[in-house]
Amino acid sequence: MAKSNPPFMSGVPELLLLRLLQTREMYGYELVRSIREVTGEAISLGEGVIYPVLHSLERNGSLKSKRKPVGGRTRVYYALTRKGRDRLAKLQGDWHRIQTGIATALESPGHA
Amino acid sequence: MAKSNPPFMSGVPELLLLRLLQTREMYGYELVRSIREVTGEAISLGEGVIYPVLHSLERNGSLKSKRKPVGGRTRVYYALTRKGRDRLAKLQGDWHRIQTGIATALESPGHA
DNA sequence: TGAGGATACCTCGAACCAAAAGGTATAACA
DNA sequence: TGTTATACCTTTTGGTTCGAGGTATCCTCA
Repeated sequence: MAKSNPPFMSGVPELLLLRLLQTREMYGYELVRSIREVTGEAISLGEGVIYPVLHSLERNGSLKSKRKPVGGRTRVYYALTRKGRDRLAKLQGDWHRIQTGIATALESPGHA
Repeated sequence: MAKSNPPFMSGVPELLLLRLLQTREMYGYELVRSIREVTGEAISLGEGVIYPVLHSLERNGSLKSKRKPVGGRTRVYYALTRKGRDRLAKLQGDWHRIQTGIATALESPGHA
């Protein structure tokens, strides 16, 4: 029954979403393309990843959403809350830590 | 049935192991502590992660092992093969790509 | 001597996340 | 009218990592 910790490098999709929403409100479909773009095609997350993360972030209060009809379609725009900003700061710290750790490991001595 | 790709940032344990073994031969238990050390405590992988990865790397020819009795215990030392060096190069490239992608995303405009 | 901790190997089950594919519906374009 | 693009969503599958458990030897120290 022991609840295991999340895998040590998870939470990157969440991090990217929160970071993008820090700049401005965006909707799901837009975020999918945006992530591919801002990461220089290095990371491509499908809708099957984005939407569930968005929903869980909203459930836990990191995001708030509002629906906007545009043309005949409806867009759901997401914005950061206070809690979301805190969450973003935490994830950025986590990421920085492991990224630095890996860099250290890779650069260290002998490429003998 | 469609075979899904491995998660976009997996393979880091594998990368770290290969990198450490590039410098010198090491045995499993040693690698567990070494990873914690060289990453500045940022990453800590248990034996439940290390041993299976070691075994699968050996099966696919990236590592070769030899047993050495030391005191009354037996250590299994692992060394890189040619294929292991190629694999390491590939994983380093992959890692560099996504690491750069994320850095770009995080640094980009407005910390408004 | 015997209890406990460190060393050293290993495996199994559960948890968790992301991939892919599928499903609905409207708009635009050819 | 059919195909592509927009826009939302969920479910199934698959792979990786986590945690805990299991065996055995050695060393320390009461």
